[in-house]
Amino acid sequence: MRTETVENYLKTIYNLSSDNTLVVTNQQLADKLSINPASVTEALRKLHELKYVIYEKSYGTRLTTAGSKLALGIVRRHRIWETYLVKELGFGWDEVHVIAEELEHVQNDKLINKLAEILGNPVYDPHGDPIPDAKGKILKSNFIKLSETKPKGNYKVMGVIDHSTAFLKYLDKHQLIIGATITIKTIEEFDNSIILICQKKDVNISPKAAECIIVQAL
Amino acid sequence: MRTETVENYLKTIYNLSSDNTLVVTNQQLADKLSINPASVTEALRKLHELKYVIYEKSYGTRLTTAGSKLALGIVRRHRIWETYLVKELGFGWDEVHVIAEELEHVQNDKLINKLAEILGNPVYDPHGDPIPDAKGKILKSNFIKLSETKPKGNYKVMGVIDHSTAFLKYLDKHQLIIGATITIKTIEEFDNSIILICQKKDVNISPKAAECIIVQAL
DNA sequence: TTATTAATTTTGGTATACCTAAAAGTTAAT
DNA sequence: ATTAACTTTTAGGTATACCAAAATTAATAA
Ligand SMILES: [Mn+2]
Ligand SMILES: [Mn+2]
Ligand SMILES: [Mn+2]
Ligand SMILES: [Mn+2]
Repeated sequence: MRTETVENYLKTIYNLSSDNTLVVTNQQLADKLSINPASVTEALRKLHELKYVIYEKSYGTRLTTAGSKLALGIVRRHRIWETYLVKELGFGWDEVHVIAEELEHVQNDKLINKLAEILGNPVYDPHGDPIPDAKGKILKSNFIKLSETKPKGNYKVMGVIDHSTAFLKYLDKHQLIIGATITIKTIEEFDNSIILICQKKDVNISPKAAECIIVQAL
Repeated sequence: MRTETVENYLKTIYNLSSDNTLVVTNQQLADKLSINPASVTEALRKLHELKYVIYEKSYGTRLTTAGSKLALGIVRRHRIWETYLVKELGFGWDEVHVIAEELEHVQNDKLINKLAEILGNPVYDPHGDPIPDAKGKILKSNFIKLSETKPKGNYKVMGVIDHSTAFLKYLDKHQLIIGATITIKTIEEFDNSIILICQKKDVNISPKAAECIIVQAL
């Protein structure tokens, strides 16, 4: 298997399994990778042979220790590059994900560690995701989704789940950026959209968007 | 064809054809790419169909205008990355080639132009090779190889042809770095090795190494 | 429980990018 | 002009990584 393919599978399994607590289904992988489910089955069989995953037929997949180690390396590279692009090269948080998708596959530990050092060994990337250290150690936070908040509560935006340009530009427009403080005003009965106050302005967030915003109670 | 494969062929054809004046043979490509000649034939047929090269059976290959444009882009990316790794990230000139082999395939003009801008739009890379500008324009120099020099002459080291770590470390050891001034003492009759003075010390250069060092007469 | 629906796997197939071995073509030497 | 040496191409084959369609298996609803 080509390393880039292996890496994309391992990273995606990692991202979908929430720190290896969940078993990942073929469907989820097919969706995330935009690949036919039949191809996912084949790939998982090979990854199982390579001992990067434990794939149980018709049930699901999870990473082995070896697979986890690799996945964390890829995630580290992705997030370090995103941070470097934003902090050192002046890119917007809405532009860096696609570039990091390519840069993450460049295999050179010295390079990544050098970038990390220049950045002061950051612990969070521009989207609020934790960056594993060189040994693969990663912080786990207990933040919640905006969709899980209650009216009248005050929260701080800690991160986003979706890294697409479209979504991040939409957040920029409403100043819903990392660190922003918000107050939940109401939740619409009709469609579950959330009305919150950010920078003294009312903002209406769709349920779909609320699933992609990570906050911390204040 | 996978873009990375196409890119590696185009770049290699470019590097072997000395600015499109020479026709490149299959053998040369097979050697440089460490690929079987039979595979080169197949690949060239496809590149011809894609109109990136003019491939004449049993004769040779040269780049089309479209192929040249692409090749210059890849060469630009390779050399900008090498320069960035040395100048901004503290790598040695002997370490950067392999990393740039990967980074050169990351497709993002804004990124490369940003790096170039930070570097002050450099015209030469750490090995003395000219860097094409964003439009593909490239300086052509009329420097000569060390193997073409005459005894008693004074020269300045302008570049190297081989980018391998082994070769560059060997040059470092003798202080034969870019910008160094040298005087040719003699050329051994026996094996054509060159004895020159660099930093007041005698250095003996094999004919093979002399083919890989670019100098300018002073 | 039995349909119905949905997810997964199998089957058969494509395109890419390599390979080895053999055949054909080219170049150079006698 | 032949032979010999080398280069290139053809023929046949492998592994990867995908696909669509059909068959199977699992989950859900009636
Ligand atoms: Mn990302
Ligand atoms: Mn990727
Ligand atoms: Mn190089
Ligand atoms: Mn390359």
